[in-house]
Amino acid sequence: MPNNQFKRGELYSFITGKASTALARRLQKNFKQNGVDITIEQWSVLYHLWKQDGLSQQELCNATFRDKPSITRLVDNLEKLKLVKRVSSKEDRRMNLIFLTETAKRMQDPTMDLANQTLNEALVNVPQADIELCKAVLQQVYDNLK
Amino acid sequence: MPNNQFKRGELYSFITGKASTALARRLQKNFKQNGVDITIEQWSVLYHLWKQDGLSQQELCNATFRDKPSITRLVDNLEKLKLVKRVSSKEDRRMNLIFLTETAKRMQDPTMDLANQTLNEALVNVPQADIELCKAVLQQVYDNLK
DNA sequence: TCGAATTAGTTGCATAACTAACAATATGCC
DNA sequence: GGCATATTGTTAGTTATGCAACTAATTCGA
Repeated sequence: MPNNQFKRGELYSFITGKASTALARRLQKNFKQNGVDITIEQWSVLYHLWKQDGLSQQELCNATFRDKPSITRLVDNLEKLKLVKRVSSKEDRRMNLIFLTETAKRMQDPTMDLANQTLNEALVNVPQADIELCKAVLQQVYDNLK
Repeated sequence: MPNNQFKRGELYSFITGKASTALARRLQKNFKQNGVDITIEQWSVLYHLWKQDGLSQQELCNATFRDKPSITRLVDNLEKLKLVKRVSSKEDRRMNLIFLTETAKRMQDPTMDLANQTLNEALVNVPQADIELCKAVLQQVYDNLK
């Protein structure tokens, strides 16, 4: 039985597994406890719209690393929650531009504060240099695969 | 507009986002192209059973960092595929012990080879020391949150 | 020893993911 | 202009996740 068959599998679970899941769940929990009633997936879309309003769905796909059907549904649900509105582009009528509602704009500061606080908890005892190296490794993994 | 509101958000997407998604998708694609008809989530369960057969569902929860309903359903689907069997434990009748079928045992070598090959692709140009540091960072993040 | 608390697993509900197939619009080449 | 091709977004079907509520079996303490 070749035991080294399993060596890299452990790494797989590190990259795809526990830290990201734990962070996502903690963020979700903190949102809920503070009356922010959105999912972290919805947050990740709002996040990019807070940086720049009026992105197209395709641009949201690129920004969030999701495919088109995923963004369609996330925007559907955000529209149901009255947090965004689809506006058909006048230059290219295939495109929907996604705009924040006033409600969603008012959520930015408290929600980003909560998110940053959660990240701070997550990164206790992690030196900044290590964070940077970790980012570089994950970026390299991404580049290797794309 | 406080732009540093977004500083840590970028890191969030690194930890939860693109590398892990890209790796999961590549692994799934490689499985499919080589006639391995299981999902990567199912693979992650088989992975631990290949290391040690006859784990309980709770042990699979701990090993894969999933909750109990997730494991219940993954085992349901693996049973439908005739890759595992639930056997009620004689010592503690609350427990199901999960055993691999012969079909699943025969899948181990080719499937682990494919997975390791994919991990090797993913880790091109990443020094071993950096991998270790990255693992340590993600472990610390996990410990900080659990 | 009996009843409360704990533990293992299941079920229901909502959200989200990927794949594949599709419609509508835009582009580009002849 | 007109048809092939590419791009943007939607729909359908399967799988997976999280949470909450639940059943059944076990353990522990008064």
